[in-house]
Amino acid sequence: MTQIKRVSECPPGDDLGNVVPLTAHSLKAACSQCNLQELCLPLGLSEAEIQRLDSLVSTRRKVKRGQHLYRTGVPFEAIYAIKAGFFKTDVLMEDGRDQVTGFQMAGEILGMDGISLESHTCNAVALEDSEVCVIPFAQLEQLSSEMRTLQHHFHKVMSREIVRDQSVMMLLGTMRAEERLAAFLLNLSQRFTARGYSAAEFHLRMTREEIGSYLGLKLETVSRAFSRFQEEGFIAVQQKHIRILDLAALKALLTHTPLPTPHSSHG
Amino acid sequence: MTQIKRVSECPPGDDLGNVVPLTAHSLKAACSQCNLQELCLPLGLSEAEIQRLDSLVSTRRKVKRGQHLYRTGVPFEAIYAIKAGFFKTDVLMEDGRDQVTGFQMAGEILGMDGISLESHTCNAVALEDSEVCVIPFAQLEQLSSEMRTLQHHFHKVMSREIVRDQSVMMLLGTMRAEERLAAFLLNLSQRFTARGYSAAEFHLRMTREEIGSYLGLKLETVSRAFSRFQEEGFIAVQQKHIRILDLAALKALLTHTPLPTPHSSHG
DNA sequence: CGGGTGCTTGATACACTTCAACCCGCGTGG
DNA sequence: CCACGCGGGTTGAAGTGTATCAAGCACCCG
Repeated sequence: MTQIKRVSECPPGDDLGNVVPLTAHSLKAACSQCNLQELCLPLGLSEAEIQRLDSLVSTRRKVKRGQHLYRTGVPFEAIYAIKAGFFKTDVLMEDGRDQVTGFQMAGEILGMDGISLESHTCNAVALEDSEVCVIPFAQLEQLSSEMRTLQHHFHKVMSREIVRDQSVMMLLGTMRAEERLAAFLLNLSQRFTARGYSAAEFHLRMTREEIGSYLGLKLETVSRAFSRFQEEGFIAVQQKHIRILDLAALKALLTHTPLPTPHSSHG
Repeated sequence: MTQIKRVSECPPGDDLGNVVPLTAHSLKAACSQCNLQELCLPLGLSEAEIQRLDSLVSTRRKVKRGQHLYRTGVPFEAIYAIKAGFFKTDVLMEDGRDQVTGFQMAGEILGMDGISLESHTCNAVALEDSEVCVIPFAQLEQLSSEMRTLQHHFHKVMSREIVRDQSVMMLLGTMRAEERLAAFLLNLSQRFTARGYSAAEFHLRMTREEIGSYLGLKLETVSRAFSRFQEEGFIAVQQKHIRILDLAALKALLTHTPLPTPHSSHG
């Protein structure tokens, strides 16, 4: 009963994009014109190949903050490349517990969970007004079989997701609260950098509760860890605005096995 | 420094199968003759298609208990279908902490982590004498582009791995010790069933420490949870031999939110 | 300017870890 | 044949990190 407030604001059914009428929301996608190429599916493709992609990635879809891009159980038809915005994916257990399984930003691919069972196994929710390129999966496979580079790159994208999941498992399985948060911040920072944004200063799109859910912590613990980082001078926090002041210190938190002594923070 | 005793028995380099001479260890694979088809890559392919696979899956490789199938960092060249035996995959952090990221059994595919960076991101170790079918990846992609069913099935296999990882995250992020162990046992039971073995009685191939590592727990906690399950009459434990006596009780542990929530207003 | 959601902070509770002792089964070798 | 050692497992007692409960604050939005 704690989460999903923002989500349930909008009437259910209204946000299931599959039935959204194709008004202004649908735009021509055009990978060939997209400045996210180097982060997205077209990576490594030639000019000519990217132009063939244009025919495949035919529509864009806008998803407002709080709306679902897809929900658990809906038939799988397409994967989505994030054109702009920010998403989270989460999984809901029968008993009501849920967990955020990832945060996705521009240039990243959403929806590959749905391939195996032909229906989605998680929810994807926009954390800010966003826009995605719709990539019908059957057509992607068709084109893949004609374009080996595309096929290969798609395999890499899926594999990257598997590798990412491994490191989340590592995080959840072996790290303590502050290490988790440091890893989280460093990961965000690195991804923002790759998109040309500042590595040291950014805005969190998610709440403390969502961060906690992702990191396997309670929101209070996340908040305390933020406060502690600020006390130590590692970062400056103002609500959702983060400034990293001591990148090295955050990194040291991860590698330096901090177990032996309770707080021997001497260098 | 607690683990990997069994592994380090064998001199390093000696167990890197890529350089193992093709003696009796290499056998013709022949998917068409394999009784694991229905669990493995060929699933859903026609007779004729499976015969085309035979040309691709050309060799088998034996991996002795404790030996590595591959190690972190080695160049990625092939994925592996487990013909017989049992494996674990694990990831090692710089500071020495490690985590088991999965256990794999006959019919399952290993090595897809390597696609994205063209080198492996985890170790795969046999927990008993095992045998795998070597599937050279370049050839798999080649054949996939000619056989849409194979391509599609391979995508499903990769996606299934992503979905599996989601539920491990769920386990690590939201469950308490006994729930994790219950989930683990139920998962094993279900996979053994799918292979025609008893759902209720099986032999654990891994140590308590490896289970703990996978579940994000210490081996003592795993041991205590086993003991508790035995006291409660859910299972019978004799070392690594497990008999499930009350499947429903184990399942109830997972769905029944076990927190005695003092003030859960409704429900 | 009020109301509410999100965030912070403190006090207490508890689940799991840590440390330690001990046991068991098994292979080895005297 | 039994002593011995050893890895793997169990169990107990104490320690600690995070959750829980609770109160109050800060910002955003209407």
